[in-house]
Amino acid sequence: MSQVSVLDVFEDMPAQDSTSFPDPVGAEGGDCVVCGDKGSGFHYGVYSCEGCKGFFRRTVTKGYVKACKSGSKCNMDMYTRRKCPECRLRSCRAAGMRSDCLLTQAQCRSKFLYRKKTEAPKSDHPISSPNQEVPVQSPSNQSTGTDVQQQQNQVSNISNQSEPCSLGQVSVPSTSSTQPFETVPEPVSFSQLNDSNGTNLLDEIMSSFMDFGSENPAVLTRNDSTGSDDMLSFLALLANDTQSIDENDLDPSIGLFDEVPATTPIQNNSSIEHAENLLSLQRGEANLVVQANVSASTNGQASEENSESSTSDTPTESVNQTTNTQGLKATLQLSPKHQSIDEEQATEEHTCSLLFGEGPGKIKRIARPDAVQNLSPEYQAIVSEISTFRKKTFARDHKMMSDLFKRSSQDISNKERQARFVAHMGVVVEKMVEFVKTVVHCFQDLCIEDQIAVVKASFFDCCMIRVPVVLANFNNGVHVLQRILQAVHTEVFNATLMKWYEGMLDLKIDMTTLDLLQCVIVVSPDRPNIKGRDILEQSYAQYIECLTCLLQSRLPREPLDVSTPAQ
DNA sequence: AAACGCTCGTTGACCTAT
DNA sequence: TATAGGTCAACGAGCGTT
Repeated sequence: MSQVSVLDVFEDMPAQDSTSFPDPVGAEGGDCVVCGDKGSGFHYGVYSCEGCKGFFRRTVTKGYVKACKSGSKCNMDMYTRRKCPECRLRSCRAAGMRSDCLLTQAQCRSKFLYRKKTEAPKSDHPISSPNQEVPVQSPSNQSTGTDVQQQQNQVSNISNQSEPCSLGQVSVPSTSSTQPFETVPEPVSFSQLNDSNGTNLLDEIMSSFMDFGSENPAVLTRNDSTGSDDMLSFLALLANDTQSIDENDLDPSIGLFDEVPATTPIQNNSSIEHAENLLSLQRGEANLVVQANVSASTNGQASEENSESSTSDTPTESVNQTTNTQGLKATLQLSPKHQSIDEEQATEEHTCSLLFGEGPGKIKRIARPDAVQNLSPEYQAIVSEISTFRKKTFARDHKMMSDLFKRSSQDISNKERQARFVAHMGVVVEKMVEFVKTVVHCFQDLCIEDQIAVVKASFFDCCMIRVPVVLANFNNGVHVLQRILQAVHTEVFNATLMKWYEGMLDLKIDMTTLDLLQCVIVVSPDRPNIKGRDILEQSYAQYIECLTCLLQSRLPREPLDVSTPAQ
């Protein structure tokens, strides 16, 4: 049976303006504009019957239809509509039905999770134990969506695979000391990431990311189905799940919080060392990695911590750390009332000292030391690889950020500030390309068009989650960012953006979780015009599962899982 | 070749959720 | 209230058997 993909059908049809919602097509109370049957309302942008509504939803979700045998010119009415799915789809498209009105998998998933959470009140022990062997599956009596069910089954199947280094199509390097990113082939270079029509990737990304002089920031109003909205809804859900987490709720018997002075690159990197050490310990390596982290703490004490102290805090230290729970927002001086305009007019030297040495701010991150150990070997490998990559690039990235901050403190015009910001974002794009090439396993399996589409579509999302967390590593970082953004965005947009950043900071997300989340974003299969969707879906399920396991291990009492309690 | 039964995918009316 | 997605009985195509 020959089939034709939905994308092919849509490409043949007249292109629709994807940047704005046209007026709904058809007359309310009339007939279906697709087949003439009795309409039931506006569905996906046109007045249509239940049949065409359901057909369009199923077909777009499925991604293909039976090919027409009569030259794609079948007449379409309420009697012949069942005869030729391809022509029916073309009629739906011609009538103005919009595929971007369908909820994406991520949105469905968010909806499912929200429903599940509201229907099942939080129990005392929703998760029996942070064990990766707990199957991720939904009870049949709670399943409300076949897609989600299939997705979870897929996740479950992947998690049950026996081969530790083979996850479907995704190969996972071993946890040996070799640096996996050195052997990863280079599927696409930054210079290659241009459209065939000559559009520059950076220009395109920046045009959607920035709104120079625009009264209506494109970022906030865009509806081009790049997946950002989906990720925002997902993150909103994630934020909703974790916002009530109190650090004191966590088990104090274990070193719960990695109190990271936000002053030196080395100390900011300590959570990476945590993971490394934990993995070393898990492998039974006798030699503990000695962390010679030279502290430049506020009292001037130089501290040396070895892996033992970093992986198993003493009870006394834990108590001290858990009781010292100043709000992150206050620490970062998010509120302008804590930071006068005069204070920000610091000299370059003063800025540097704030960034690297004498700042009082300390960031508390959730970093449950046993979390990584509870992961399955393949997920440990993923975490290890991410950590290794970040460890390798940390110093360079930190210097890049600090250079940006230093320059932002200089007394320059807004135009110059804009130019510098654009230049900086160019580097950020390159950095992201390097990340996906090195860390995201399935990336090399995608065709060049898909690689480009994936990077383009996920760049904004990644920036949205990374910026606030990265800035949390810098004293006064949020405030410096405000100065930069004021030069490139409108006031309304910046207010919304800062509100989003504030919410992200409330998550107290650690770098490993952040990088895992970035992997999830990058491989999100909801991107438009992706040919290798299957590849992305497999990888997506894998990263989701890994992220879920990690969060379950770190926050075992919080119902942020997509699985059910152990039977 | 025709009739029959089985499986599985599709349809659409109706439902719930937001 | 409008419009998403979900559900499930009914339907029909395809296939093997008689």
